[in-house]
Amino acid sequence: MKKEAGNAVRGSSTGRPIMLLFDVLGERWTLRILWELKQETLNFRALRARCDNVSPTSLNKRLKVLRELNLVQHDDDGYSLSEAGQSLGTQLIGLHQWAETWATSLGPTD
Amino acid sequence: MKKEAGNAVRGSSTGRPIMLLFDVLGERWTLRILWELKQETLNFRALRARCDNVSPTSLNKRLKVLRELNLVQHDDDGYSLSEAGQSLGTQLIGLHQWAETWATSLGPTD
DNA sequence: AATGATTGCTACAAAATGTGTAGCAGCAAC
DNA sequence: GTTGCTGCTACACATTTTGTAGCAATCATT
Repeated sequence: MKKEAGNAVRGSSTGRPIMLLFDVLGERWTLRILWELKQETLNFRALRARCDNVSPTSLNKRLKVLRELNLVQHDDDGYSLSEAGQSLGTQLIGLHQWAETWATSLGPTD
Repeated sequence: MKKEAGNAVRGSSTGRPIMLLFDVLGERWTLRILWELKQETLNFRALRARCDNVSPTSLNKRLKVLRELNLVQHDDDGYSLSEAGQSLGTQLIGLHQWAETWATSLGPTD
């Protein structure tokens, strides 16, 4: 079944948007892909390289979902975040800041 | 290898906190578990029920990681978010709000 | 002390998902 | 027509996730 708002998702039959989001973000590489595309537009191979050479199979699967959800778009310049994708990307900044503070509080390991 | 700040993670050898976070959140059920525990303290079985009866195997694996990272703690009342876990939970509110707006903009499917 | 109920959790086999390498088809430039 | 780049697929292998069953520990009741 295609992932879209209102549909049941893995682990939730209510169709609540947050569950759809958790479903998508909970798949490997999705967060990373959004993160890298937030920095800049990249073509398939460049994006792969940025994502530690994720297998093209996985990358393509993720991109397909993200495009269906209109979070990512593909044009001549390569893959980039849509308007919605960018606003989600903004949320990731919060996660990034949180992670930095968190790491400090855990104490540096080096 | 144990997940902790400074260690290399799946798909990133830099040890950047955000990559560790993406690694953890990108595992199935992690976001959902944090979300449910953000609402209230729950024991193992109750948490399982909240997470659409995720398999105990998976739940336990996730809880183990989250406890190692000091995001979740376990006491007589059950599982709950640590202080750090709560501040991460706050970030999830942003995701929730984003998701609600997003769903509206996609247009209701019913 | 025996019973029963509830707890956190493990075992294990099957199913689903992810990986890594190779390479193909389309297109543009030369 | 050959070279070089693109997005992407094939496929076999590895890892992860799932679902069911049930066990050992703890506790309250008898």
